[in-house]
Amino acid sequence: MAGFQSLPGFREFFPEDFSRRQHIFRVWRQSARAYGFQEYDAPVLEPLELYKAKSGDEIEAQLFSFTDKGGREVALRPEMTPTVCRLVGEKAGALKRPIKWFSVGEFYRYERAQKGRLRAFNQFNADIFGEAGPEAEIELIALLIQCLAGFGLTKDDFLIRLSDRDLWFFYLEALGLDDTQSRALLGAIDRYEKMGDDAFKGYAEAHGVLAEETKARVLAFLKIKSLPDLEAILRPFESEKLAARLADWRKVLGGLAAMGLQDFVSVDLAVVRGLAYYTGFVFEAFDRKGDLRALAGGGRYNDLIRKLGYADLPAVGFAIGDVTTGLLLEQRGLAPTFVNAPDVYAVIGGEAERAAAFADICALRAAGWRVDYPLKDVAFGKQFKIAAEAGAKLALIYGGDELAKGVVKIRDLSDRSEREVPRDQVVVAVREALGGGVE
RNA sequence: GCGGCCAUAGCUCAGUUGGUUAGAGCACAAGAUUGUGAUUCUUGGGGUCGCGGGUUCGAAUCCCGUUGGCCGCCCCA
Repeated sequence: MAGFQSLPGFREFFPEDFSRRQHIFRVWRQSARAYGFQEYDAPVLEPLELYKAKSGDEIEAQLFSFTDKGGREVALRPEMTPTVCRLVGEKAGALKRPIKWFSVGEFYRYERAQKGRLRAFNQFNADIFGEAGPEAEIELIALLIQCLAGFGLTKDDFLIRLSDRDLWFFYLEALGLDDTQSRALLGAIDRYEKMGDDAFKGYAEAHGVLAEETKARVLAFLKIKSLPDLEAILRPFESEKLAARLADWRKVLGGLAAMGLQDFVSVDLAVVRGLAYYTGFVFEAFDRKGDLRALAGGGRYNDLIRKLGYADLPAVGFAIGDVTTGLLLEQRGLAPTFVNAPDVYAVIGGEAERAAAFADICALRAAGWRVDYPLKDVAFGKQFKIAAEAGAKLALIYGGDELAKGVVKIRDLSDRSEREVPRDQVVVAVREALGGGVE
């Protein structure tokens, strides 16, 4: 063994792993295109300042950052949001609205690897810019659902938990807390699910013990699981802000219900999301059965583009990671087995038949089919075994008997049926047998 | 950054109180098998036991260090 190891938290993708990853990327891309999103990409290496500007100096500890040979402070991208904000910001005036963009790329974080968390990972990012209303949330959450349902996952497998940072701030304000207190309390609320009552200790040390009645109201808010419950709890407050948020909630949940997606989404105000730049709705996708990390997360960040020095442009976005998604698909038996299976495997009798087979193999490949054959003479029986193990759909049989008759035998490897076709109709016959065009 | 557990073939593992040349199953390759796929049999390749040091006549085995993995904490954009 010995030699070299890959760096901690970095993965190597042998063909089997690569095909699983490609399957994930393919579902994401198909989903995004179906929803009318356009794909973009951007540099993997960025100025360190781009991330400090968004998240503060302490972020540097979790970045792959260094000084390049030109003395520039740089970092491998830990996320897409600042980059895509820059891209959109640069051309904000020239882009048709709404701007619906997505990307698939690799990201890097200098953290200790854990289950579902590595130092290099892939993310699908989707964002809508230029739409301030909750219509953007409907579109994005629907896309997120499709990005998971596209693998064959159902409402029994995952759940989108929808929350709202603005609603929390307005609610806490109505309870009499100021902005600093509210921010501190949201930190406690974020930890409440995991730590229970201890989560409030930090808040008590900084801002004094929370009044029992306030705490009870906060905990009641956390328990809300439906829109009627939310409406009921907010009814006593005469707040225009709260009423406006509630109207947005009705729109988002109503829109998703109209799409038939209501079973995928739950009101859950326990989701706060650590990052302070979220300004409204926030949401996360979770595995319903297991104890995996979040599958996806996102929300509205209306101020970020302006804070980075560009136009004032509202934005909503989310990201899905490939690591947790891969684990979930594995657990559910939804990881594909034969992503790179050939369409056709040519079974070749011997050297004499090889030339005839080559002509057809080449023609089929030029037409776009995936075609494979044994490089050297192999026993007939073994060739069928190889074809079946590779996952080929059809075997084309080039034996002495067939060629003498001017035909090729086509064997359907799934039902073992066979038929003979004239040599000059092989491409047509393969197209018929495989049902239409090349992917 | 902190703590716990672990490291033997490509994979899953066995390896006795420290004792000759470190094993099995699976996988891979060749053959039995020159015309039809999940069987069977035979044979073969593949390991300086993660790496470095120490104790010992002798270390996969005991000790120390180190690297990596898993799990948890912090963090989670």
